[in-house]
Amino acid sequence: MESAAAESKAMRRAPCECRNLTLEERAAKKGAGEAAAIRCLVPRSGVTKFEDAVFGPSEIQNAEIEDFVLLRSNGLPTYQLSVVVDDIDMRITHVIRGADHLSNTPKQVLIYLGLGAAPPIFAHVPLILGADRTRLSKRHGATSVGSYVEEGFLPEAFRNFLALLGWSSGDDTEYLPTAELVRRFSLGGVSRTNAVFDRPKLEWFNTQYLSQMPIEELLPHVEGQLRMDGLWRDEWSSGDGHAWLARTVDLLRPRTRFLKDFSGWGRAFFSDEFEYEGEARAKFWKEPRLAEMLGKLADALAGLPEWNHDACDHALRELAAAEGVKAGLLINATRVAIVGRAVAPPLFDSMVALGRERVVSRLRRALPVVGGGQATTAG
RNA sequence: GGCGCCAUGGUGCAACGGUUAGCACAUCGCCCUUUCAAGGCGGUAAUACGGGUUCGAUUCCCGUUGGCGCUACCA
Repeated sequence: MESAAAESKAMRRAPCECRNLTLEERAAKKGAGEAAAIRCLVPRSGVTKFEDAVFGPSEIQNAEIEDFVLLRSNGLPTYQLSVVVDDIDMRITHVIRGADHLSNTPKQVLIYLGLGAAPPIFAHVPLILGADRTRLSKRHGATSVGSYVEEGFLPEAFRNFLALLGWSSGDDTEYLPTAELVRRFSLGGVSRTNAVFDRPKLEWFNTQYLSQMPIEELLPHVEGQLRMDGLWRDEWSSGDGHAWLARTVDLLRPRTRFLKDFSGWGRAFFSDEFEYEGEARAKFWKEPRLAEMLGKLADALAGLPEWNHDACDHALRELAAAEGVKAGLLINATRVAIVGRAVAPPLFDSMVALGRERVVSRLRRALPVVGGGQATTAG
């Protein structure tokens, strides 16, 4: 430990003393063809001050600022010079950036002044830290915004989450769609403490947006997901097909956590090809008489004069009563038969969404499997 | 090492001299229930430490400790 510290201390570069070179010495070096970088000649006394919209007034002794490089010996400008020149050129009025730039701001102010330009308004926002409390980086598993989109996060939700890291509207409102965020934002609400990126809360925001955002805004995202998984059908683009899609997505969304859930556990609503989840089968297809009862249910449903929630409900409960079993037994078994899993929206709503044809045929298709067969794939 | 910034539950924010220290996520429990969620209700949990200032400090000042950042011919 101590030796490592001593080592880094020894390796620390000594401050450049070129400023003490006499004119003759400079001429000599230049004559010898020595490459030279151009540094900012920082006053050895006085202070440099600036006002930060978030951190307030700031003052630093010039003696603390080294003669930093402006132009490298190869002629290329450094970041410090570049940003200032570019911002002046573009007439930038507000420089809003991470607090990691706070310490370098005095240098930039010096450049503005040296160039005869008025410094812009600076606003430094707190850093976002990983769970280990160090600045967020690739090493945290993470990642670009793009990777969050790939994971199935909605841009709107991600933005809302990010906005609340280091900023608050003043009251306790947290669900703030972009338009509202824009309306409420002010630099004055920005905090000065670094924030830890809290993944669980991000996921919570995603579920909020998934289930609350206007359905027409959500649909394009769902379409994108379905296309990506090869489940999209053009008939859902307009008319009755679109209306059906909207209703179905609305049915599914309260229990989705990510966009991919629509094509994941929700797959059976968009495709006839789906599998019976092993756990669901084991749990809800135990009763030996099930195949027989589900067959009767299929027949009853096929003969129903009307196809709606209540009609399905009555038909199933009637059968359960006649067979002397609890309705739940048939409900759960039927759910697995028509959507392949235990995790799904309420049964009768699901049946309406799927339509009579599919429900009846899926029930019949499941009979041999329910009876203890080995097949696990339907369709 | 030097300089700077920051410090309220596990996490993100409120309270900008006087509140039983509030909200959300997470967590635990209960209700609801047709699976899984959602939702509703409730619980556990915080002012880093030490000095001041003040009738009164989470809040203002100083110190300590801790964290982070900058300290490159990186950006």
